[in-house]
Amino acid sequence: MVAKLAHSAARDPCATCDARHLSVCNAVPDVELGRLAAIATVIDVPAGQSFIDEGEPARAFFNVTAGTAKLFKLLPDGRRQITGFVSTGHFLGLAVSDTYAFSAEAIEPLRCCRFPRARLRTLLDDFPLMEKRLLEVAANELVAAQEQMLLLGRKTARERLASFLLLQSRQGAPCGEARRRFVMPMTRGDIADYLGLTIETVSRTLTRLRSDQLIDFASQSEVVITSPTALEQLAGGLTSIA
Amino acid sequence: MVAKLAHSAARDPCATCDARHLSVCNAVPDVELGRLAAIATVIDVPAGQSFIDEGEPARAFFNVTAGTAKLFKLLPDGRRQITGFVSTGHFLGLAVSDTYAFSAEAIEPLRCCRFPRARLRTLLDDFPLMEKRLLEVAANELVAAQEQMLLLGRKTARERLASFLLLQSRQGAPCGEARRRFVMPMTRGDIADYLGLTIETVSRTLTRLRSDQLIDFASQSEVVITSPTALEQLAGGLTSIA
DNA sequence: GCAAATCGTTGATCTGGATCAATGCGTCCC
DNA sequence: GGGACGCATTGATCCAGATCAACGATTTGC
Repeated sequence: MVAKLAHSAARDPCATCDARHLSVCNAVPDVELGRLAAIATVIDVPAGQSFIDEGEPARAFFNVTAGTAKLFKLLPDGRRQITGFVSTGHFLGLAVSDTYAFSAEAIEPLRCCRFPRARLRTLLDDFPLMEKRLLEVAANELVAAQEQMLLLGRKTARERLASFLLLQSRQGAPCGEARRRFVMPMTRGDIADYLGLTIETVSRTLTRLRSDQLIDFASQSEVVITSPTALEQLAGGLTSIA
Repeated sequence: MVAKLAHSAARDPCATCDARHLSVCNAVPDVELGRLAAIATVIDVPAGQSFIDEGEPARAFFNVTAGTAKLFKLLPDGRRQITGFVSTGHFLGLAVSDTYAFSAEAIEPLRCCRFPRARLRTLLDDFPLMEKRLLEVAANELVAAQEQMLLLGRKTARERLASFLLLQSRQGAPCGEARRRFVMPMTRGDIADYLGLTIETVSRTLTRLRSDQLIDFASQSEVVITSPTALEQLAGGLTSIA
């Protein structure tokens, strides 16, 4: 179901990786990149296909090199909570337990590196700098998770959408610089499941934000922020730059 | 405001620490405990007093050795989201940013060790095992945070209380063993701010759980779980043992 | 070119939990 | 002993967002 590109096919994949400067892999010195490449398998996942299943044995870590995926948890009756969207440079599978704590599904064609758990652990022993980077990454995600708890527990629908739009406007821009115009690759349903709302409420709230002149749409998925300050005010002051 | 006990007062505080086996400090070998103790300051915080303020410069890490605290974030208008309760053995302040991402306030008399950020960093370089333990801790908290997002985004009030009661029943019991009877040190207001509900809803929902014979109260803060299986069912299947 | 999906918007109605309000119950302190 | 304060419970009412329902727009496949 998931296309595996033998890593022998590409020579020196890590050395030429576009995503390296964005990811934890930059903790591995150039001369050692071969060792990293030796345990990595490049995987392509088509849009709509899942590549991590909650509850399954966690055999591997992943590092996204292109595309976007959603991470989510399900309740027995099918209610879904998306816990995050991940794109280029994002490291996946930190959970120490022996089973995955969430599922992951590509929402755009996705390319990522797959590292068998045991082998990466061994590698980490040799590159303490990479372990340090992982701790940094985990700490940042923890901060973002707390911010999301505040959103889910205490913000109104309008405030949630404002927060989400601002987060998306920073997505991919490395230094936290906010773009005024950007494409959201996820559906309204995904946004709803991320914000703890329904599709209808997301749609209605976006419509109202537009009629209130805070945002505009270039297309269904391309947003223009027309009033960044008003949107930030709405989002609840300084949303953490996580 | 916060009582500081000079570490010179207690001799060999880390070697005799009750909380050591529960915390990341157990990654430091016995013979090196002196170095750990040298940078730690023991602090006592009375109930109701805060010792970390969101937005303030993050100068220190903390390790709880006794008592309980709540961690929370505020919106400008005062709405509060409690992101977690921490007790003996819990490590605080992982956020890499230079300011704290949350506030912390004791809900029971609290004792903890304070480590200046810079000095602990240096120490971590010498004890990679401790860094590994921190990564483990962070990964576990991330899993718990995702579980909480599912709760806040998608569970009903009744399901939230069921999940919370089960979590509390495991609190402090190291191997995830659930106690049938336990004391909850936090107020209804704290529970409400943790579950994204109001005080009234928490109170009503607990009353209903009792009249439905799922739980009982020995006192206002002491709970007895009379039907663990029904409660687990309600909570949404296997709540992660984080 | 035209079903058949899929996704998004909009309207009407309903409801779980919020809000507003009153009362009970310890416990602390004169 | 008795206010007074903080915490919890309970009742009455309200409303933001869910649910139910219809329809429009875009894409997919034949």
